[in-house]
Amino acid sequence: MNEGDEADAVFRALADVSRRALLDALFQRDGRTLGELCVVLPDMTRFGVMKHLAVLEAAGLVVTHKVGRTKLHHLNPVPIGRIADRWISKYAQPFTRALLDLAGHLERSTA
Amino acid sequence: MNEGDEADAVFRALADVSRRALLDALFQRDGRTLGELCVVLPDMTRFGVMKHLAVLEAAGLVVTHKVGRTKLHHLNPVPIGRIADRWISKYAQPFTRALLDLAGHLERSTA
DNA sequence: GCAATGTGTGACTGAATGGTCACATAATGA
DNA sequence: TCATTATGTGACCATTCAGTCACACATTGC
Repeated sequence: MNEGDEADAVFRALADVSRRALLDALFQRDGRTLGELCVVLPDMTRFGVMKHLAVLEAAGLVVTHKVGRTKLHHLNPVPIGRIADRWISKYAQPFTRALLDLAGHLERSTA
Repeated sequence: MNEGDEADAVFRALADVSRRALLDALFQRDGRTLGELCVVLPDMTRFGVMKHLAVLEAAGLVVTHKVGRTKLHHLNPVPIGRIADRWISKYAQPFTRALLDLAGHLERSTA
């Protein structure tokens, strides 16, 4: 997956209120199972929740590992951080931009 | 449009490489006309570019005003800033925190 | 007026998406 | 073994989206 595709996947994954609700749930308490996450979206079938989680996992925002017959879902903030750096800060966050510049400047000055 | 709808619209608008290219073009030089923006996406018809601009305008990322028979498009960073505050910074916090730590560490090491 | 230019509208098609269901697989425990 | 629990798979349908086209409208300059 190249850079543009990752941005596509992450923005697409975030462009749904159900998926953002799942991320919020995982943000509050990480490492949940599918059944626990179904409680977050009571108006949806288990299969719908599975599909949304699959979208989040394809975007790299959620990582999973199986434990016995359960599958635990964990939040992964790295892609969203890359997106924030590449696209968000440019348009809206001069603070973060300045921070990145500062880090780069200091790294070079200490090298 | 309530808060969730705005987030949906903004993320959806950003979830396309053509639309991000249009935003980049407007970021480089603001106030372009439709014909000028068509040059940015040479592999697309004028109507396709119009639709993408309509999506960006519906999301509030682009504002327009007509001048004679031309229509000028301007970048509006306000919605993207709101989205960043509400959704991005929350998840990218470990990322930002790591940057802050790095900056602080390097600052101390150079002092 | 009239041609040229810049933009807008409605309809259309192919593809993707959201959500559901019947059914299947895998692991736990009595 | 056998029932229960947790998750997975493939197909299915309604809706939406991306992109294009024929056509229409509005403004400028001659």
